[in-house]
Amino acid sequence: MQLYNTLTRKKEHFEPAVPGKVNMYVCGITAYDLCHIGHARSAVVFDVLVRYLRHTGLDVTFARNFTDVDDKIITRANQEGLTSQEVAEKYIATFYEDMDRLNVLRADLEPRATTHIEEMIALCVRLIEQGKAYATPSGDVYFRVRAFPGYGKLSGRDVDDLRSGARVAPGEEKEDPLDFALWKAAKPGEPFWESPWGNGRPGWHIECSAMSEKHLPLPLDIHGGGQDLVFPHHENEIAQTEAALGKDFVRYWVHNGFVQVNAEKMSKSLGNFRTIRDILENYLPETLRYFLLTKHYRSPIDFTFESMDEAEKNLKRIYEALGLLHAELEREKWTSGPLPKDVTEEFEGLRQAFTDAMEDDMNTAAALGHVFTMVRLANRILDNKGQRKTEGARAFFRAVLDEASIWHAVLGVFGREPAGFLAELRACRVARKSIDPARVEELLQARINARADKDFARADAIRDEIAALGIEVRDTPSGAVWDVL
RNA sequence: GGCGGCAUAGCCAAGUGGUAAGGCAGAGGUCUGCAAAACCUCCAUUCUCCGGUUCAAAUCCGGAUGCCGCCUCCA
Repeated sequence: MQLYNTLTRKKEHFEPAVPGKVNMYVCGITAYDLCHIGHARSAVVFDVLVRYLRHTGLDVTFARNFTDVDDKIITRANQEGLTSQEVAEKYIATFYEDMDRLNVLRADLEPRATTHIEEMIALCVRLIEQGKAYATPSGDVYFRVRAFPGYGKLSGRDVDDLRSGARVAPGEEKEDPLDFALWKAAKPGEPFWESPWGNGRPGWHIECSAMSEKHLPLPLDIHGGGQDLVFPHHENEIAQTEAALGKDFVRYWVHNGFVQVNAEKMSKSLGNFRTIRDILENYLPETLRYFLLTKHYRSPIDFTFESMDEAEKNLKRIYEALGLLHAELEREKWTSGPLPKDVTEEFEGLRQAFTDAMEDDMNTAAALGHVFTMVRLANRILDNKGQRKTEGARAFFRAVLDEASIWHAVLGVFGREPAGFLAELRACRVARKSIDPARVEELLQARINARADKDFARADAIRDEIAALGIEVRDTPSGAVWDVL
């Protein structure tokens, strides 16, 4: 497949270093708060990448870390009267809950910073011995940016430009403003570990270097994360790792774009911060997951409730069609005869188009477009009284459902049992719009009675009454059904 | 100030040289007691603007305008 590599700034043909095997590391969360929809996007994007690579037959080893020691965690711990480890545990647990709901697979390896202190210290020692890092009298260890000639290659920055803007905070003992912390001396009340430089704790960037080196063969095939991690986090990871090991750290750098809210960056100061749980109060998890896949992973995506409503309608359309296909396949008698050749050819073309879209830098938006075209094709055959009962149609319906199982395997959506999903969706909308289902059922029964009496004027009046509640009624061969508009 | 990205129909959104996917909304039709769903048809001669390269550009180059991100913790 083609993958955009941040390092080279272009799409490249992705080929794992060892044929058939992929090792991949994605920066996970710092466990100090509930996950927001930006975390959801990153998780879903890389989940789809893992799923797709596996779908193509590759043996993927996927690592996603947890940062469980950090300034923000410590701050939070002090606020909540917990230890930093308790804070981390608490939010790692909420991360799992949210990700499970979003159908994000667990990583194969989920290393935590605090269980790799030794490895991080060893990496610092190695860098100091090589003259690439230095300890200060107060017990901090800094990476000597000037000692790494490639610094800035990932983010396209020039060290001299950076220098002009960098500042040394009061109290820091850096040789150079650009130098960054590998190890921080413990301040009173902070969690700490013993080290050659006294009690302290690791800097942020060092954990990813130490943990990926410990658990995966380097260079990594893929290292991913949000676009904001390009600088300084990933730039620093490259510097530490390549300076220490003298070999390339990562072959393909992959970064997902941001989630914006009303076309602005999501931030606590703007007050437009949305957690996954906030959204899932009102929408099904699959709606959020689907929404996140409607735009190419590298572009910013703008979160709005209008877009979520649209995503919900789209999802409903697909599941309605899948439900009809399942129902149709219950038919016992089929007539002989194939489907017209142009139908089978179009179907094959769409299957291929879906794959092509995924192959092209994981273009889920384009892939979903082909899903809709295929669903329309299936609905067309279902609507054709002459064709729907043929053996050709039967094979075609089965093939479409097989294809749907690929959508599920790769995209992680459209995999639910349709009737169950649609019932849940309706319940979700009923709750969101504060509708009283008993009242609807009552009116619906009255209308059924009126229709049985052929009193259509009364039936229509009742339907208007139901419509006033925001409910639409649908008369189907198997009876009247209702749904929230 | 430095680096980077984006501007496609009413809305969302694919499309990186060959003559504009898909969805929502809208119009007409089939079906229906009437509707709804589904299906069929229509809905951007045109891709922010101005130049240029080319037989050919939404796609490449230059410029302008607007928006966004990173440069500090951040997915």
